[in-house]
Amino acid sequence: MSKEVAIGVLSRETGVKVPTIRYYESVGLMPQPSRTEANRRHYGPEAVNRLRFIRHARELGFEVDAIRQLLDLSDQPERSCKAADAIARRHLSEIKSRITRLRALEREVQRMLAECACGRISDCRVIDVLSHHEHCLHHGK
Amino acid sequence: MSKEVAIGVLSRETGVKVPTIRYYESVGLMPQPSRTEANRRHYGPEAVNRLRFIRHARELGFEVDAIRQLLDLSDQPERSCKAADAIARRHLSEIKSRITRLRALEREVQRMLAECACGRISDCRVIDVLSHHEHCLHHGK
DNA sequence: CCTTGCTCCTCTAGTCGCTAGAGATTGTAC
DNA sequence: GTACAATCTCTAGCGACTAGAGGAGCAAGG
Repeated sequence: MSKEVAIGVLSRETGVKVPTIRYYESVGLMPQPSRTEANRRHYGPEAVNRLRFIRHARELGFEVDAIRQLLDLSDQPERSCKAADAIARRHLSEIKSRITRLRALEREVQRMLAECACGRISDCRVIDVLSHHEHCLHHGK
Repeated sequence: MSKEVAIGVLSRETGVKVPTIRYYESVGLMPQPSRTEANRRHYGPEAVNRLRFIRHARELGFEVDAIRQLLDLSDQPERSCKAADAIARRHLSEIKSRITRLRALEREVQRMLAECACGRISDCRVIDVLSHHEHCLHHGK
């Protein structure tokens, strides 16, 4: 009667490949799901959102550890708010930094395309844009 | 009389580790530099910008192959403008997509922080934000 | 001149985040 | 009841580094 689904269905619904889902389970991003009699995983509806979140966060370049932290924030709503705050703040500044640099790159690629339309890219400055210090927020790591 | 520098100096000036510079050389992102009599690499000033560019681009999540393409754009200014245009266009839409999703994440983390300041994160919706389809630009890959 | 110590060299192996494949089992559809 | 698809576990590979071994070069002090 439950609307639990097999791993293949979850995969199709989220765009995350089956082996990747198993991998996420093995590194603790996804919880160990219940199993059928024949030892097959099946998942409740909340797994879909969790998995989509993981996928987007990965595409945006967050590492598994950071994602685990973000997930923990929503898993344990009543937990120490200070820890959550610190984690969130760290991620926020990282996010802002990325947006800034992506926008610089966006502007320059756009400029390149404009000049390209005029038939030349002879003064291409892609390198310049992202190499200059102004754009560097220097977040260590 | 030249102001060529050793790999260690280049490393310090760019924040890219020595082994990583050698790795970039091995995969063709950095050109093979000239060597001293004792077989040590040394680099001209243009290497600094190129390396900084590579570093930023990598931090922003572009893969080595994409970076190579972008670098080729500026390396061969007189080459087929059509190819350049196509490559640039592809990267531009990828860049835009990332900015959009990062902004969605930024908004939500910011909202979380605001609520956190009020002493609760009980309705934390980090997962919701990045799992919903609206934010998904579905760029295949 | 020689030793101390740093940088550099090459090479191999390990890490992270997947991804692909082998080989066995189960479940479903004709 | 047999074919075929989906699942299982396990191992191995890949991309992009990163760390370490083992050796050579060079500059500075005694």
